[in-house]
Amino acid sequence: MSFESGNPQIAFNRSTSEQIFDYLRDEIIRMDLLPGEKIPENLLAEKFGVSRTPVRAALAELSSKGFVEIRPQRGTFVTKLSINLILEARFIREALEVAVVCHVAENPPPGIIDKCEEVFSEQADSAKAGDPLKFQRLDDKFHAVLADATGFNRISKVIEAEKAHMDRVRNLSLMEFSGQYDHVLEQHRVIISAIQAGSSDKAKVAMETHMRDVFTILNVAPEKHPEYFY
Amino acid sequence: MSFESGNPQIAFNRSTSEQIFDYLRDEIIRMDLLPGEKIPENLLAEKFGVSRTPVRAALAELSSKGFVEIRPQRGTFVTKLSINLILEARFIREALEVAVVCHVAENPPPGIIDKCEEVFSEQADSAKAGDPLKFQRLDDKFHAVLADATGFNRISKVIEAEKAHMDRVRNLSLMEFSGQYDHVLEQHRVIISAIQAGSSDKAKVAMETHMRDVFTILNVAPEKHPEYFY
DNA sequence: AAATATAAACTTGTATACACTTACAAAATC
DNA sequence: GATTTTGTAAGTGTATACAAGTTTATATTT
Repeated sequence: MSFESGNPQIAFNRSTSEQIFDYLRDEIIRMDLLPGEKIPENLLAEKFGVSRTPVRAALAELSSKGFVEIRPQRGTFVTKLSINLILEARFIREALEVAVVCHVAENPPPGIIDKCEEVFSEQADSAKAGDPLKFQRLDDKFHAVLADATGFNRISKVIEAEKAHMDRVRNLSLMEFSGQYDHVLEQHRVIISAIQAGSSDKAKVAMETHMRDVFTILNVAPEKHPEYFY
Repeated sequence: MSFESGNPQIAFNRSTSEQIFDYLRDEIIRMDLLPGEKIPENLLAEKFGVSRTPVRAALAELSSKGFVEIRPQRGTFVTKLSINLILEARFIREALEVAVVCHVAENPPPGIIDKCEEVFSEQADSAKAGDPLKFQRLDDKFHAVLADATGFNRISKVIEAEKAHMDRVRNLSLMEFSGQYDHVLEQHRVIISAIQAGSSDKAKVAMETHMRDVFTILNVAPEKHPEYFY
């Protein structure tokens, strides 16, 4: 653990364990908690000023989602990355995103183009401002807007869960990534056009292309940071 | 709750909470615990002869996977079904299963056909024996064999999680279903042939057809058992 | 000096007690 | 009679204490 001093400001409108879950998940994705790092329950409890009980609930949930590994009587650790894990996340995400975008292109709900354009321009602004975190949050939102356009509730969360694992690698080399703002925006533009044209074929190709860009990062990350990989 | 007397025989090779999770998940999928039913933590704890702590951990996990709904200070309930929920599970599952079967058809690992045939014949036996539960377990296995053939670890579990929600509806009318043994087997046969031929196109069509059969059940279940649906 | 036995610390798993919220019913008030 | 208030029970959220296993350091023996 390498926590700075100071309390992370937990508000109590939601349950304690949920807030701890969100906080830790965010720290893990942002690589603030590093792969392999040990995070004992009592340390976390002390840090948040609560008992071990809500911490345990949060950790159990994180474990279920693959962010930490709980080894009984041994310790709790941030999961290490692995090429296979990332490739699988990419595979699952591509399958879902392609299905989503095809479905939306064929059954577009009213106002979907406007919603996409709105997020798109916000994302373009954050690119100009050079704010990688905001850019990433808006990227999540763009894909969430598409997923929600199917009329289903859970699928956007399933996609985001897979995306989270890919983002961990991405955030390992945020510098290299920030040069790709325009690249991402251009691909989003093509996706919007395909939906507007009602062409599921074009949408499929555009999304597949978009999904495969993670390979660029995967080629350098493991050898640049071998200590974070299995 | 409508638990019969008698202890459900919990063995202690795995953690208590995991066993309780498995037990409850199975009961919910098998419709032994009915949608909307209230399942208080203290009752479950008493039933299993343990404290509330491991029961809570199990329920939290079940909640995360959509099997129960925890309403703070109110109670814990088995989630009701909804047409939209089932349609979404079907949508997600189809996207993943199609991606899997295409990938396997194009990159078949050695021995995959033999494994499929093995499960297939077992499943045919269970159909002849008229054992619907075994048939269903082997159906899970058939799809797990395909998913594992991609070389990825998690995807079979993601698929099974979605399938579980569909199975809840299926098990609502097991009688009607048992007439469809041959239908399912025939579709599995076509899928195997497509993989053997190395044709991802044929595999895709076969899997899509296979996935869409749940519609048959969805047309009758909600009006036959409205109390289990939102 | 190296290997082994022993003890202490560390960490998660479980049990129990209490706090807090909600629901419901009965009584009091208008 | 309708509405508000109040008291009780039901149920989940959290804190604390203890149990059991694992690791690490230390002492002991070879």
